[in-house]
Amino acid sequence: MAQKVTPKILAGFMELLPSEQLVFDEMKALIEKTYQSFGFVSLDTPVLELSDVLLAKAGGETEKQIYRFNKGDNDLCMRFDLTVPLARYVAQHQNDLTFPFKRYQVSKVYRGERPQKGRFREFYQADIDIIGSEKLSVIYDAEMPAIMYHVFQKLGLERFCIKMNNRKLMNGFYESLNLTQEAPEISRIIDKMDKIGIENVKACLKDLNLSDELIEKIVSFTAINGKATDVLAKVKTVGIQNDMFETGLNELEIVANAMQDLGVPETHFEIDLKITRGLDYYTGTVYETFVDGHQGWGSICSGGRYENLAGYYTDRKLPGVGMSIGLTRFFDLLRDQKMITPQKSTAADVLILPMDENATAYALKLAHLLRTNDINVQTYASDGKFKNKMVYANKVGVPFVIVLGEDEVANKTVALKNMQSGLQELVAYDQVADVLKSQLELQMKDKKKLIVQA
RNA sequence: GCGAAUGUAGCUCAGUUGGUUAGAGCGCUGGUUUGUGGUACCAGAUGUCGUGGGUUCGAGUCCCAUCUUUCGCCCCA
Repeated sequence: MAQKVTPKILAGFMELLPSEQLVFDEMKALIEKTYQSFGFVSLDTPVLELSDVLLAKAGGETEKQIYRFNKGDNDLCMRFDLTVPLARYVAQHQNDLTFPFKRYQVSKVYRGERPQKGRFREFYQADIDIIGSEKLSVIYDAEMPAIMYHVFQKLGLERFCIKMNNRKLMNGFYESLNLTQEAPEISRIIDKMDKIGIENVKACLKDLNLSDELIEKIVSFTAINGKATDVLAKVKTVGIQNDMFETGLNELEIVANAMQDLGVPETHFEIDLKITRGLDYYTGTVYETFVDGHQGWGSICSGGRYENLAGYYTDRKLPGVGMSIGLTRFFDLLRDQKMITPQKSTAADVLILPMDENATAYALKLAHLLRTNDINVQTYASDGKFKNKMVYANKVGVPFVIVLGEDEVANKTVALKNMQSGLQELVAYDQVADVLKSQLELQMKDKKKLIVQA
């Protein structure tokens, strides 16, 4: 016997079973639908880009993680995020696009890093961005988190919080302390507060040769967080005289107010002066989203405002604001916590079980009829004991089964069985579609949300 | 890139100080009489104990190497 090859996939790649895939697809569809409800259109850029293009700006950590290779004379890269391809796209097609340009993209990206829990080498990002020409209203900075709020609402996630901050505010703050140079390093340390604790943060700051007085100022200022109105009031009393600081503060206030107008309750967003985001291209508002009780997950949805998206490709100034859900990680964590429950492994609403060969033609015609009525139908074509067909129906979790035997064929009826209740009724052939539709609608009504949070 | 663990049936794991035919639960297959599943009962299949080498009369159990996967750090979704 020939040696068999072990069937397996690479580490850091996620592959789902049918029941899970159905949930994932539903989640993805719901996200896209919500994005569309704000007028965004989808974009589908290539997985591969020329290295020159993709790495125009790269450097540091990201570059190390990029899948890069040669094919013929081409030096190629697999995209590691969706923002750089967006920049390329907007720069390339700037004359054909209408600004503000609103696009979303739910696609896979690739990073060759060490796989760990929640860290994949291939994963979905669900990005949404608005790009303006020369200028872009700060109102859009409020629209972004509002969209995300509605996304999570629709998914059924109830307890979460979108935390935001403003880089201008922070840079202004550091500028007022004459710490412009050290600001990025300080931010990185402050960001670790929850993880390593206040004493370690102070120790790290001390290593930067900061005076105790400065450290105290920084730590107490960045400790400000909570309800937007409270934070804004507090920040105003700190009394910092700096133009950039004022601008940032003003932006934060506009965004916080607009978010409420957009239907985001104050319970679901906060201002947190510790948030800065690692990526250096953010220049204004920044966001991170946390699920209550699961801070360890990190941010499941982040983003921010960038003043110049495509500076490496064009002289035209293209400011934008965007957010992104790490869909693969989010899904993986939800599944891990049993916050999503795969139910069925078929897309069919109804499974038709012909008793024997004599019912096959009748079954196929019925299936066709139902499909023309927008019902997903599967017919079971194999022979075998009838019981096994029922077992199959049960395993795939199909909500309805239609049994077709000698009697049904003769009388032009069907036996329609609700698999959940176990009840079965005899329905005339002509009425099956209507009856089934109304029953499916009933089931839709008391369908639970995708995500159930304990 | 640095550090630490793991590896026994499809899955989750047990396997006593090395001792003969390697186990459990779940899952899977079949059955409990012929047009009805989910519960119950009965029966059954499945492993070169990650791979290679070594110690030993004898290794799933000890040693070495290697691969795999996982977990920290870094960075991030």
